[in-house]
Amino acid sequence: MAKPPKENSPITEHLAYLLAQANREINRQLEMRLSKEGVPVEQWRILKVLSDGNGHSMGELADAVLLNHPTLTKMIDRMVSDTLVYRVQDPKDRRKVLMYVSDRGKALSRRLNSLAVSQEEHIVESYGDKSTNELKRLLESLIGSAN
Amino acid sequence: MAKPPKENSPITEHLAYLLAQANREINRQLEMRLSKEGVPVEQWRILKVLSDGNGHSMGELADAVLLNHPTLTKMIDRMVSDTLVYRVQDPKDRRKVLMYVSDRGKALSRRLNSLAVSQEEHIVESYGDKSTNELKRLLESLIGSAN
DNA sequence: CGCCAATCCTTGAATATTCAATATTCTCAA
DNA sequence: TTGAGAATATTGAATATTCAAGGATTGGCG
Repeated sequence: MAKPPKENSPITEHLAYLLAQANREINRQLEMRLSKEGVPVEQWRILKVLSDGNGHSMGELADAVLLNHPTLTKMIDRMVSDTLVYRVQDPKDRRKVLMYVSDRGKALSRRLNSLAVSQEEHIVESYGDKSTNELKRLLESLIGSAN
Repeated sequence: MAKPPKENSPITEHLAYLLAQANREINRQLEMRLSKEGVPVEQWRILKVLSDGNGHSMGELADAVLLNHPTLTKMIDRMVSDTLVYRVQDPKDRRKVLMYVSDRGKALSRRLNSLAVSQEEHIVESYGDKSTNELKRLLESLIGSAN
């Protein structure tokens, strides 16, 4: 039974460590799948978020895809070079830049998404449907309570 | 009820995303606490693992603290400069380098550990004892099934 | 024994991220 | 209306990480 860790308990009993370890492992697996398309996990996230077709500001997007602002700016620079996305200045508020996905980006997004879905199906197979759903529920709740 | 995500479901329903988000948030909180001592989370992990007093090879350590080998080597370089840890060539197998924690490192490790424990207590307070334990159990099991 | 592949760690170059500072635009109150 | 301060995004320098290659040692097989 897991208890709140004491000073001398092993690091593997810390929630922060378990989260890091699980994230690292699952992320590595996803990365392997996405490498078929030659893009990092973050670009999948970006394309997926933008695929609703609405313009998203850089700030919104940075929050949504879990990247710091300058990191996102530079990654978007690369994606613009690859003609996956494009910038439009927001006419309502010209401090903002709205990001949109191009047709090429949409097509890539579909392929990436199918790889990501297949990964999750693979996890569900070995880990179980019930556990997966329960874990997701708990993570959502943790995230909610952490803000 | 969480289902295996479909092609068009939002990214927030992907396990990989929820893990990344939760990890980012908890890690950020921990980082804030540890900043009192001016060390990154990874150094807490390193010191904690080494605090059993046994020598750990770089390979072992890299796995345990979730860092790639070259990254660990360079971080250990810094910690050696700070006289927190030291290297000893393994006499049984001279390809290996065994890492040990210094007295200064031990003292720092105790202070860091107390900060980390207090963070987890804080999480338990707002998130609940039951949820925390259940989440840990599920994460352990996910990690186990992912290997 | 002697050699060759495997293991272990480190290095240097290429790449990516972060921090602090900057430019632009907007908000709002005096 | 205008000017100070807040919000937004980007840039450049400093820092950190990663990738590919290398050096040292070991293990084991012919």
